[in-house]
Amino acid sequence: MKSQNLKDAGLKVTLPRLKILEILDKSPQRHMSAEDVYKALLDAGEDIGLATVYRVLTQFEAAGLVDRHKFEGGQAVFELSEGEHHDHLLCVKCGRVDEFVDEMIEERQHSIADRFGYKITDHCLYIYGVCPDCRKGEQDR
Amino acid sequence: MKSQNLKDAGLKVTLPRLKILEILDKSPQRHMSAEDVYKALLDAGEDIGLATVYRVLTQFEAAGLVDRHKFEGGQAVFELSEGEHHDHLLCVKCGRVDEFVDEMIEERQHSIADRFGYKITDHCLYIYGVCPDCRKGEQDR
DNA sequence: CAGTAGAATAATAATCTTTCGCATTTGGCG
DNA sequence: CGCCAAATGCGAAAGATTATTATTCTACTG
Ligand SMILES: [Mn+2]
Ligand SMILES: [Mn+2]
Ligand SMILES: [Zn+2]
Ligand SMILES: [Zn+2]
Repeated sequence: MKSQNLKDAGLKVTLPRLKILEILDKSPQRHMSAEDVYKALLDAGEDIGLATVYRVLTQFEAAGLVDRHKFEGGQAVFELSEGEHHDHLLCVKCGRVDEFVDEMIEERQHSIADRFGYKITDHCLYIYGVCPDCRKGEQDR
Repeated sequence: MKSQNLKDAGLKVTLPRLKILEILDKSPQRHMSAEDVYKALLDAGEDIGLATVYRVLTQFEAAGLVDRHKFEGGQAVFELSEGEHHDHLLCVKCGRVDEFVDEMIEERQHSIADRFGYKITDHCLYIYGVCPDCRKGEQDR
């Protein structure tokens, strides 16, 4: 269970860490900001400070338990790491997030890096648009 | 010349706007943060406030004169718009930036958006890595 | 199961980037 | 030249995240 995940990651098992992991796992939204997690904790009656949420999420990221993304709009968002890399489609109207993997794009990125002589460490592709639901409620142009 | 660019964009021709446009055009670095622009103005002996730099850059962006990017590291960076969209390769060691366009990737993005039913408004692809110069000075593994 | 050293937390202050508010100045036009 | 809306300068404010430090908790030990 969760305490084992923490131990495996070399992290002490503390209440805040367990609760934050649980929020990330059980929340209907897969991508959450630190603030989102903090509010969810408050709703759950837990008394954990926002600074702790940030600290723990950063530790989780370093331990490979979560991934951090910087979508548009000030706040970073976090999601439980699934091991597999993926990219994101984001609705600019409602904030919906969809995930995808495209092997062709991944390959092309490597060939571009090769061409320029870079050794890739990371990459991110964000596609912004209007999701199908939000397109319904507007006069298409 | 530059004052015409401003007029064409529907912006009043003011000293700060002219100077900022000039910095963006003449600076050796194509991608500059607001702070970079501000410092360059100070070096050039101009007395223009940082708030004005931010305001002007935001107006330029709205007018289509510059593009704003959010690379890693807190600050947004700006570059003179060339009309053509392009993506970026970024060195995590020295901050070098390279630009590229890949039609295949652009196409795939559209087909992904279609598959999910999104209408694309924008997108960005950042490839982070170690540039050829920075790779020389380290034991490759 | 109590005792303890070291790690983690809470609360708050600090930092960093960007935006706001408002008094003052300036550019475009008659 | 002189007016007025628009633009600027400056300082304050906002929003997100990190740092500081005293206190509490976890993982051992005997
Ligand atoms: Mn995701
Ligand atoms: Mn560029
Ligand atoms: Zn939507
Ligand atoms: Zn480099």
